[in-house]
Amino acid sequence: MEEKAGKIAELLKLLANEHRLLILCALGKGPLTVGEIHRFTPNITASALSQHLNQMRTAGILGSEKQGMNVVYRIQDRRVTALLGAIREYYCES
Amino acid sequence: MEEKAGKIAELLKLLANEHRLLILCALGKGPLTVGEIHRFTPNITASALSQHLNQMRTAGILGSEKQGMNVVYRIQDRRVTALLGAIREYYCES
DNA sequence: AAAGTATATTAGAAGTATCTTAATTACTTA
DNA sequence: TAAGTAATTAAGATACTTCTAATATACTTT
Repeated sequence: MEEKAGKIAELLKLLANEHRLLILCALGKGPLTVGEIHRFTPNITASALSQHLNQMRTAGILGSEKQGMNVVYRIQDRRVTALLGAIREYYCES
Repeated sequence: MEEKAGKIAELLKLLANEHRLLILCALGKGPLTVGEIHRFTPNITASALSQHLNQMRTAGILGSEKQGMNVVYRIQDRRVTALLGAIREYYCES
């Protein structure tokens, strides 16, 4: 872990935000359009949502694909899915 | 996860820092004095280290105990230990 | 008691994250 | 082609994080 601490911290920073966590949580069940994702994060504007999505896409943990008028996002990193699972397990069982 | 996203994000913020990750990693093997921890984070001053330790103690994931001239810190939250294990598993196996 | 070592505290500076607002692009439908 | 919907982009404001530097506290040894 020691040599990778910097890289891992960068990754964890992406997860360490309420809204991004909700986005990832929603995408954990399968790909969704931006509009659909927005229903899971009702407290931010479409602009803020877009910026969060872009941040995670740029970091490589999300992938996106245009489908007509919509853009579909999906998780593109198995380790993130696994980590979300661990978080759920340790913090959501009670 | 949805209802707890805010709380979980707060926790993840504590892990999402290179130096705090190194500290937790070191403490994962057992309690250590501040001076001993400092050997694992050679790129920050004693003051910065103290502030990181205080931050995690205040959040409840570390506990501390004075022993003579030294202060011994230890991880006080099993879930953090488990989460660190998961991170190691997914990001450090290669 | 004085000097030395370990740790903590504080204030402020510098860097980073997140949001808001407005404008823009791309696609669809009337 | 004009109007409508979906999503993005950009600039700037605000808030948060982290560090530095100076100072303080507590314990130990001489």
